[in-house]
Amino acid sequence: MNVSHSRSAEPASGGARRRSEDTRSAILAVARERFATDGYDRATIRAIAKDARIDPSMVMRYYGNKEGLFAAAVSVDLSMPDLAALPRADAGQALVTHFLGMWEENEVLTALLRVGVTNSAGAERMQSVFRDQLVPVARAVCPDPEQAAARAGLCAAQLLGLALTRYVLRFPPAVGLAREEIVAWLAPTLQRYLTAPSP
Amino acid sequence: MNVSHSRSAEPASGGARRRSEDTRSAILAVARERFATDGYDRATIRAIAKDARIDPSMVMRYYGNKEGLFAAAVSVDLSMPDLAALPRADAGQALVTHFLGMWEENEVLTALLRVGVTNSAGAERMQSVFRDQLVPVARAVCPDPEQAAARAGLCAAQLLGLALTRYVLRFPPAVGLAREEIVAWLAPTLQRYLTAPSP
DNA sequence: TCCGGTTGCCAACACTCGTTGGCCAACGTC
DNA sequence: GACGTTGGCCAACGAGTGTTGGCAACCGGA
Repeated sequence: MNVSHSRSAEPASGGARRRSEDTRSAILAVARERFATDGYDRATIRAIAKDARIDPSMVMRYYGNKEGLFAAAVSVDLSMPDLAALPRADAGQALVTHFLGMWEENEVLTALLRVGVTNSAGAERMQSVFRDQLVPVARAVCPDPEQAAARAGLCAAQLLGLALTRYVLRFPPAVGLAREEIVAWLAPTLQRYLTAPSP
Repeated sequence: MNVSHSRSAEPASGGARRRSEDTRSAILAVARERFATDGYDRATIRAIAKDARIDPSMVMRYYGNKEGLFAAAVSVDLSMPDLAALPRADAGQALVTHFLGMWEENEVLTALLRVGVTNSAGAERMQSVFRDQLVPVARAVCPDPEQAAARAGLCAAQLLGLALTRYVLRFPPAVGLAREEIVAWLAPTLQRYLTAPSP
């Protein structure tokens, strides 16, 4: 509650930056790791604080409570490419490639998936990412915009399923596939979900 | 440890069945529900015992510890159909249809998925179900048996992704799809993953 | 030099968890 | 009727949780 955000626009470079900014971001970094590997419940405030080499009470002072920490740690920007600017037939391939890059870039998406499965706040956040960032892209490519949500849902199912088996459950066959193989297999699927006439 | 299994072949019908058998199975039933809706950590022994209207210590006496309860509650038999007995071109459709039935039949698969994401024992169990029940079926259909595991992995990604978005995360578009629509969309995908020449 | 805010740690609270051991009542068998 | 077995509850332990308040050290501006 009494977290003070009352600083006016820090100079980004040179100036004597407050130490707290470093610890704040250090907390976020280790929190992301913990949420990604342990899920919400097992990612305890104490464990996160220990990783960040500070006292658990600091986490509370900076982020209010555990929910606040999670909200701050896991904010997803898929930075989706504009599929409408591509040749229509390349949409599927562009989508898989982009997603694979996002998943391997950092652990935020893994954290979100692990938490979303057991924690309702996490699930809602996943849903908002889907609604605000994936569906609009589908709307730009789909033949009938009214079907955009359903088609985006099918794409999400395929992409999240791959992420689940590969990055979370670590099924050996899913882990063993090379990126190009995944793209080659999934691109036609997504292409069909996005642009094929509904069956 | 001192759980006594030392009874000799009960008469299955009519006879005065031990009360304990009823409570044992009642525990399993509510445990499945709890694991399915709450995941491993939040499905506490106390909550399960309360649902079953017994004392938490009874759960311990019957199943040793929480791990043992989970192992007993979540045992999955996919009872896969013999895809080799079907026309080759129907494999994909048969697979989706069968899976949708399994997921909606009871909550065991939901429980397994929710637990597998955050609990390592659950993840290993998922892996063994995949390896022992799905891969063999793929092996019977795939052109090259050496690729069976990889192709089964792709199918698992698609099927688990659908289950994730529809039964766990409850994305509205995934929930809104009718069963026939899902079959129509996914069957060609699985068919390709199973039988198409590798790209 | 002083002084107010910032940064941090420590100790504790209230709670829940899995787990244990003892006690009690009912029951079937001799 | 005595007795061991079985099914069940109660009370407690020890560990771990999120969370809180107080207190010491530091630092920058007056």
